[in-house]
Amino acid sequence: MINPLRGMKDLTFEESQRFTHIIDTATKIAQRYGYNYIETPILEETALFKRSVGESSDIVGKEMYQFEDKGGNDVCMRPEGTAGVVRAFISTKLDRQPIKQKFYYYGPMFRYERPQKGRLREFHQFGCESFGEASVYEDFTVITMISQIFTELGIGFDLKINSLGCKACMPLYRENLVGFLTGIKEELCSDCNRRIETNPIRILDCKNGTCQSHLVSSPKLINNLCGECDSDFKKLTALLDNACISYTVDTNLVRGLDYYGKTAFEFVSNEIGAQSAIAGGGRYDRLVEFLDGKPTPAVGFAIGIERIMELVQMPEIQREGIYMGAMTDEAIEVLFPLAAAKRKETKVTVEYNSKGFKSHMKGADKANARYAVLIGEDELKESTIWLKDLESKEEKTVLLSEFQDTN
RNA sequence: GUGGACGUAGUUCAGUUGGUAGAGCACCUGUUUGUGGCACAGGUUGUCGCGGGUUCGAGCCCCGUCGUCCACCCCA
Repeated sequence: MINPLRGMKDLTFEESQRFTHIIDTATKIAQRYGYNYIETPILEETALFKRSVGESSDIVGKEMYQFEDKGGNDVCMRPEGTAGVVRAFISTKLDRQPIKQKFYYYGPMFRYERPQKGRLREFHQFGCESFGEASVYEDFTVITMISQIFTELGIGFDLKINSLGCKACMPLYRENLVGFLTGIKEELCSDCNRRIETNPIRILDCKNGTCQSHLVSSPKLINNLCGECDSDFKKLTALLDNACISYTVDTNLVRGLDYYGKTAFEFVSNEIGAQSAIAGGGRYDRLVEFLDGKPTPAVGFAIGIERIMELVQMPEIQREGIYMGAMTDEAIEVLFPLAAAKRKETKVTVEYNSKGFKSHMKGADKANARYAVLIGEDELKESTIWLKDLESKEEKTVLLSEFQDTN
């Protein structure tokens, strides 16, 4: 028996229904906000992710499905969605269009990690990217949209927000922080010591307890923002307050991908184990030009489908369609034209084995059918069918021809 | 990459100090030659993850291996 690879999952029945329900709901809402579907390749040049996600990130550093294809190209299975969408945005020259562009996408992402609860090697994201809108109003709108999606899916969440500053205030702060960190170097864990050089901002969300205790007095970016970033962040919090979307400002919230600036946010759930982030995103105003496009402000996010799978409250399943069965072998083939006619309108389950009445009724139940249609010896003789509404329990015998022609 | 737990029927799990494998659920049949969800009766189902070792004898003990889960790390 061949099983799926480590960290990869087959989805069937109940689970695949949850999956499609999530995608359908998110799609419906994203379209209301003006997003259009974009499909981009799963395989991309490795350089794309190195340049966008960032060489210092763990994703690029050690988690990529990277290999050389038969043409000798250095390629990667995408570890996240934004880079590919931005590349497509530039490749198709949409960055030269003077209008705003909004895209949603969903599909598999790949990261070579040790699997655990809420973490797979192949997982799925639903994401949105909004290009060309620099206003913080768009950040607010994106967050509103995510909370609407979660609310519609019946999922409770906590929202964490932060500002990562821009090219005016971030470098200054960074210098500041490195100075502070160098001072307490001896107290920090080895990882953090390494990160002082490579990615000092990441030290802020180090999970190490002793590190955190020394970081309480660290300079906070939130207190060192430039005028514009500061006023934008204040606007954002005010907008969220007015919209009654509750949030906490988490000054240690640092996104794992290098391209974020200004607004960063994360939706978390406390019901799903250690991997608690169910959606994450933020603004990335400089990524488009970084990937050789015309400078274009942008904001986006992604939802982790598998992470919210067990949180989703599914709509109650209704009895649906027709179950058809025969109680005598001669009647089986009589069912096919009936089934064909009814399948223009509804779901039809045909049992190919003739069997006893009771057995058919059980089958109809199992198929979760609304109606049972049975043909026995009597019905066959008289060209009728026996029909029962399994919900109202009404039953009747009707002419075969009549049944076939009516809905 | 590191640590811990665990691999027995389709599934959830039991299996004593080593003595030839069990239960619930599910499934099939019947009770009822035509009234479902319920009840009752009967029935089917296993390379005990794989490989080696110890032993008269291994599901159980030992070694290895593969896999799953949980956590670290990281993130959706």
